[in-house]
Amino acid sequence: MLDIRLVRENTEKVIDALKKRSEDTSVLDKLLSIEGRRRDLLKAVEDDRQQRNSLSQEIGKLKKEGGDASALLEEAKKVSEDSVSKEAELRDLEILAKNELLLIPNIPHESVPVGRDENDNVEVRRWGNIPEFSFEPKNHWDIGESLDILDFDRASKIAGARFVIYKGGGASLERALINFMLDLHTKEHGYTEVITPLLVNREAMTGTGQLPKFESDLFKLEEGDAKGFLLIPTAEVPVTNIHREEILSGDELPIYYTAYTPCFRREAGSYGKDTRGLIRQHQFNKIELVKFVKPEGSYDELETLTNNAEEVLKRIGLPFRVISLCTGDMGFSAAKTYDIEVWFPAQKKYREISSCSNFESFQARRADIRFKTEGRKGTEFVHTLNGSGLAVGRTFAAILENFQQEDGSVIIPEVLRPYMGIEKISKK
RNA sequence: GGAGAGGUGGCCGAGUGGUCGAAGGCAGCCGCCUGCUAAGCGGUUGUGGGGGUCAAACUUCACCCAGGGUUCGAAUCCCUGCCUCUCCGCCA
Repeated sequence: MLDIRLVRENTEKVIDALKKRSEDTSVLDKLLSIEGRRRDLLKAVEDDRQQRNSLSQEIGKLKKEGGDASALLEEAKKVSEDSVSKEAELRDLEILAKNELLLIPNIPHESVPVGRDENDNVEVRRWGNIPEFSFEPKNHWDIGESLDILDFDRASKIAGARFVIYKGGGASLERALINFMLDLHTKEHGYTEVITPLLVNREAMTGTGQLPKFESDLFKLEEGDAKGFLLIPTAEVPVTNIHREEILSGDELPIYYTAYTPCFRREAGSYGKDTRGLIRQHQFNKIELVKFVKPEGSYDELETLTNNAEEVLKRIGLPFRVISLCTGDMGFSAAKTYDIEVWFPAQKKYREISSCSNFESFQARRADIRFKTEGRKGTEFVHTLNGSGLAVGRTFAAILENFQQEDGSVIIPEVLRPYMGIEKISKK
């Protein structure tokens, strides 16, 4: 959510931002007209209230002294009654203004490349050598099925399309990845591990920006007692909301959290895409990194957060590149986003494995997360950042493809061996 | 699932219709005093919005879990919801 004052006083900047995102600017006209009326009415209502308050005070005083207050009572009643409709209208306008404001995306940072879609994203750096194979590299789902460590068919019997069963060495590898990533982030990168609810309420989803605009991406529970719960599409939601409606003290910051959670996504509208394999599942595991920081250093924090995510790939030994998303391709709440893309040999291209963003105060304003600096009056909104560190399923897939051998086996990357106790997954 | 209790400022806690943004205590801050420590004394300390100002001062409105209602006036009365706690039952 943007600051309504910014929208009011710096409208051009907001229009510019919307245009860069290829978004319709008409929402803004609507918002501003509502906001204008809201402010006029606020003044009127407050004047009424002031008058009423002072009359009431006199009535109180008079009654205490045993005087006759009936004339004042009459007057006060009139003021009150006259104000009723204004108060109601004001309430409506406040809700309307808030609703409109919630639909406006964040303003991109000045360093973000301007562009229409993913073709205008800018590659920032690459790491690692793309592996060469003396044979035609296979897709990870073929590898996984032939090693009997992934089972898509039976999963679809249990749940449906876009679900998977990890089995044997597959389950072990998935678990190893989770533990390796968590250990790296907690022991070396300074994050505190949290385990959070996977079902959350609407307020939490609104706080991070999934609602109200992206309801169709989410799984919801709608029956009986469960009514109102939504399944998290990312740990960003519960973790960022840990400090919702809190005023942190300045010296608590920065706060770094990491969390392992399953994530649930409807993937409505992506029917043709990635129908096979682990890339696009309704349920997948992810390690998330979340930061709460002071505004001054938040872009440095984005760099280190991104580096922290890259480090996972470096240690495993998977080639990747980092791209800076352009204005048209960035998510709704983000001010700047780096995507990390890992190499998939069978598809011969880089695919997203992490997305690291600075939301500046956009989420903090929605979720009301502030901090107070000792000796300074008032409070400020924190800046929130998050990124995947990493998507576990996609990392799993990348390992199968990049470390596959001609005989169909898969070499386990060295850093994962202590977690698994084996060096290789082979056919039985 | 059954029975009860309760949600007030950073914390504890008083307040049941009227100068209450809220007593008192603790903690914090400023000052005084005390040759250290501790104690003592005086003052001060919430958040958000509007107006105002270069900025401040100042001013006004709202906020005692949330949302409605009654009333000239609500922390205080009524309704609904949410949450917490205790006991019993059930349960990984």
